[in-house]
Formats: sequence, C-alpha cells, structure tokens
Amino acid sequence: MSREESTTRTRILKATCKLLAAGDGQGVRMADIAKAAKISRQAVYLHFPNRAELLIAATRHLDQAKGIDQRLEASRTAQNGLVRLDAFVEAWGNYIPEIYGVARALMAMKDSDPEARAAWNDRMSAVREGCAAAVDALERDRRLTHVHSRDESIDILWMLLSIRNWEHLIQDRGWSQQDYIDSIREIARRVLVRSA
Amino acid sequence: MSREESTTRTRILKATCKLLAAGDGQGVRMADIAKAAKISRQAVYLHFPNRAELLIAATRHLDQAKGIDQRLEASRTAQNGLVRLDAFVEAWGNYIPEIYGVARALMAMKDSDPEARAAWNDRMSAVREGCAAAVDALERDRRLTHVHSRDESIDILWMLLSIRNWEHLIQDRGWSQQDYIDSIREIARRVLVRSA
DNA sequence: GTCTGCACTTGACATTGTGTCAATTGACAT
DNA sequence: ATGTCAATTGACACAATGTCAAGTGCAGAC
Repeated sequence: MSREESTTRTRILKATCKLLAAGDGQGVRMADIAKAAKISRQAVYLHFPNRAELLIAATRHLDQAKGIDQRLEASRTAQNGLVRLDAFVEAWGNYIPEIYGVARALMAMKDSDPEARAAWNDRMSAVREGCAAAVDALERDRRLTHVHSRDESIDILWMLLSIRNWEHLIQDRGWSQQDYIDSIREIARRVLVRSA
Repeated sequence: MSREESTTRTRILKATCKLLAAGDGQGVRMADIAKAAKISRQAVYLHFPNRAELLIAATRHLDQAKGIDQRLEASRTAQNGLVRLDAFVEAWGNYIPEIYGVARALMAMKDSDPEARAAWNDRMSAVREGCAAAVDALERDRRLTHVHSRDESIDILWMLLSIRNWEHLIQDRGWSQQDYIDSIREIARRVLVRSA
C-alpha cells in the first residue's frame, strides 16, 4: 500500500496480484492482466519483457506491500531460541496464504523458465536464512536436538514450512489456518527442540 | 517389464516414461514421445485422446511395472505399528525416485487439467490409505501420540511423505536418498510415536 | 486373387497463448 | 510548432496441442 502512486507499472502489478489471488489459477493470461489494468495487452510489454519477469516483479511488489521483511524481522527480537522458532513459524506460516496465488503461478513457471526458477530460489533462500537463524538460536541455547546436523535441521525446518506443505494441508485436506500453524509449530518443536 | 508385449500402445507408454525419467522435464512434447516410440505424432492420438490421458496412463503403467502395490503391501505384514511405520516410510520413500519424472509431469498438468487433477488425487489417496493403516497400527499398539487426532496424524504423515518434500530435499538441497529416508523416518517417529 | 478392415502415415489446418513489430495517436513541455 | 514519451492498434511469427481427410500397406476371410 504505502505510496498511492498509481503509475501504469504499479497498476499492472496490482492487477496481476489481484487476479492471481482470486485463485482462478491457471487461467490468468497476459490479456487478462492488461484488461484488469485497463490498458492494452501490448502496453504490458512496455513495462515487463515477458510473463516470467512480470510474475517475478509481482512477488517482489507483494513482498514489499505486505512488509514480509519486517514481519520476519520480528522473530529476531525473541529472547530465546524456542520463542524465536515459534515466532518464525507463525510469521511465515501466516504469510503464506497472502502470497499463495502469486507464488503458485511462479512455482508453475519455474518448471519451464530458468529466470523464474532463479527468482524463486532467491526468494526461498531468504526464508531459509530465517530457518537458519532460528536453528542457530536453538543451538546457542543448547536446545537443538542433535539427531540431525545443523544444516540438516535447517533444511528440515525449511521443508516443513514449504508452501507445498501448506497447500497440502489447507487446500487438499481442508485444514484451517489455525490448525496448520499449531501443527507445524508442534512438529518443528518435536523434531528440533530437546527438553531443557 | 513382466510381459514383453510390444504393442504400439505399450511402446508409447514406455517411451513416455523413459523421456520423462530422463529429467529434461519441461521439454517433453507429444512429438518427442512419438519420435521416441518410432511412430508418427498422429498415431499417438489413435491411442490416447490427449496429453493428460497419456500421462495418466503412463503413471498407471509405471505403477504396475514397478509393482508398487506389492511393495507397499509388504509393510502390512509387520508385527507392530512401529515397524510398520518404518517399513511404509521406506517402501514409499524409495519408490518416489523411480516415478519422479512422470509424477512431475502429472503434477504440472494437474494445475490446468481437471482430469489430471482427479487422477493425481486418486493416486495420492492410495498413499494416504497406507498412511492411515500405519497410524491405525500405532493406535492399536497405544503408541500413537495424541497431540494430534487420528485424522490429523494421517494428514501429517502424508504431508511428510509428499513427493514435493522429497523434491525439496533431494533435488533442491542435494540430499542423498539414504539421508532422506533416515530423516523422514526419524521425523515421523518423533511426531507420531510416543515411548512405550 | 481380390476384397475388406485395421493400424498407421502424411500433410494440412484450427486454436490458443506468447512475444514482436511498425505505424499512429494524444498529451504535455518547451 | 515541435519533439518526446506513453500508450494504442492491428498484423504477424512461433510453439504446441489437437483435428481432419485422404492415402498406404498388410493380414485374414472368402
């Protein structure tokens, strides 16, 4: 939200996010986006070279608009590793539904477009950093189970928090967001944390 | 393998599986499959009405050729719930790499084709039944943690064993198959099993 | 032997969606 | 007035899927 600069570029990005969030999913074409932004299809190409770049820009736009960085940053202020783990699970887990539409489109594109793949991996590595920070905080408190190594623990937490897992439970199995958060938090604790 | 009936239909299915397993991934078109099966592109359409049905038939073909049913059945003979859980994790987890290529193509198609989606869900519900059997066996032994309900436990095990999670760890993070199996087994135990 | 049916081939074509190109319009700034 | 810049319009190239119609070659029946 922040600035109300309604440049054509941001109108396109907003339209893209809106259509993808609506969840019709597959059926979002360049022409649909143009129509939603009330410009011609060709005008979209004046701002974005192709569909992949548009989707990438849309995720960045969304990340900024939703303030994901600040939200994840919040978990950094936690006093100890356990609280930090919980806070991170909650912050990211509650962020997923807000970006799912766009994320889904980008995930699909990543199979065919190397640029999209790179952008996606970049985005995911940011999440992984959060996982690493949480794991390291546990380690510092000597509360990390050493069934797995540090790096393995990070990968496991990252896997648990993947958008695909959210999709599995919420979309495919009909879980509520609250049940999802509660379960993932519990699983993360059981797998990563040992009793004091 | 079983029968060496080299009908055109099975030649097409074998070619499809082979190309998809090769992992080039996105770049498998109907024309590629036809060429690999040494027939004309149009002949493929004499046997399968469209790409979606071909992919669906290919997964069925692969499931049968690899004997997935027997392999999963093996875990049913386990004496107790814990052994059964381990056996199921191992059987399914080791099956994933053998079908990943075809599964990936079908997963991609499921976003756009309702038939593919239905076929995929059907396939996945078979895996879920295995998860349910393992959870129920634990329940019978009074070894199931009751942090989650029975149904939630099933969904969680199913989520842990999802192909996407295998993809995350093996493809994206470079884990070995052995590390993957060991970790998932360990996580499943920690989440589902309580000490005797 | 020829006829018939069947599996397959050949080549053309429709369709959908992406991306490109060139000519034009309209507004605004100087 | 003129130049510039964003956007429009319409035409087109390109993949890839899927459809259609005519033709080929071969095996089995009579």
